[in-house]
Amino acid sequence: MSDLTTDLGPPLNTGGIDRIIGYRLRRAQTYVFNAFKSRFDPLGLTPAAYSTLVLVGDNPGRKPSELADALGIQRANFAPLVTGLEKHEWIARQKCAADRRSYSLHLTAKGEDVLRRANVTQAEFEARCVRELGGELARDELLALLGRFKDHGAPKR
Amino acid sequence: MSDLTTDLGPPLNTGGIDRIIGYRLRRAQTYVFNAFKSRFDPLGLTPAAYSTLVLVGDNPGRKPSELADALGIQRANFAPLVTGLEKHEWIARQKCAADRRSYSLHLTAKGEDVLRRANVTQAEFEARCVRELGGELARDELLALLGRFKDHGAPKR
DNA sequence: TATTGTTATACTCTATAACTATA
DNA sequence: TATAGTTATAGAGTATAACAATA
Repeated sequence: MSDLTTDLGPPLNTGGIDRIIGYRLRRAQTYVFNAFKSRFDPLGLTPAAYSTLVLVGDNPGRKPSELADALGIQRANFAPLVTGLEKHEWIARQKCAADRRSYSLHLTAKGEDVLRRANVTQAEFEARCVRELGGELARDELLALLGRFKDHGAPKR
Repeated sequence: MSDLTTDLGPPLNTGGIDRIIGYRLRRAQTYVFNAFKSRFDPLGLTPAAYSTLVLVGDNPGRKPSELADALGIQRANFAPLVTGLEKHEWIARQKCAADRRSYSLHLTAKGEDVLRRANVTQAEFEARCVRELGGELARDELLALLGRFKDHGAPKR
């Protein structure tokens, strides 16, 4: 009608929703996740896959239930995630004698390699986020505030 | 084996993932949303439905495309949301002569009533979030920090 | 030809239940 | 009897493509 862009008329009053913490968290989380995904897509890593690799790298030899619990992911949904990482030969399931129902998880050499490259991408991305936030101090403040929500993890089952 | 609770062994090293802004945002957002949902479930309102009611209440007579854009929801996904609210007779579609492809959205009397009650629930819930965060000042800081992410909304289409 | 609202559809995430093998 | 891992499945939320009516 008037321009190249869509006519959206006068700006809306978003004062009501913009003061809702949950709404603002959702918008920020969606924004950051979408940016993350577009950067990690070439590596074949989703946010959940990357955080799993990091956690396994920092905690080699732990059980799936422990890792899933720490990530806030249910066991039932963690299983196919692990299977996917195993198919890429980034992590390996290893039987442990102590409890033959379970097993321990480790990074493979290939996994350590992918993680190294992913960590470079992550460092760049994190730097961009910190820049948007306004510096290291602002980042520390944000993480401290988010940490005050006492998240007891995903519902156990 | 040992206790009533699941044996998760020694605590994991979560230092690697806990410093990732996106990961921490996801955990906080999931936690707050789940708490929100359990409170709003009795009212028959999802987070998206509630935020839509608030926005329509603050901006009566606007077009779906404008509201969807402000909420970061795509038009295609906004349509069934509006249909649901209309079936509850909380909002009404009203033809406008200016552009007969479109229409304007308004709250009904029933909608204003539900919104009033929902706002009470929301105020209680928000107060709990503020309490967890450590006070009004902490809340303001959090919203200010989240606002620095320049979210340009959902991908247009 | 472009835009608005809509429908259909697919893909991801998450939640629940139930199975198996071990304990 | 309970637990660890798994499978199947259903429900949200969100993405794209395409259509009818209108501009």
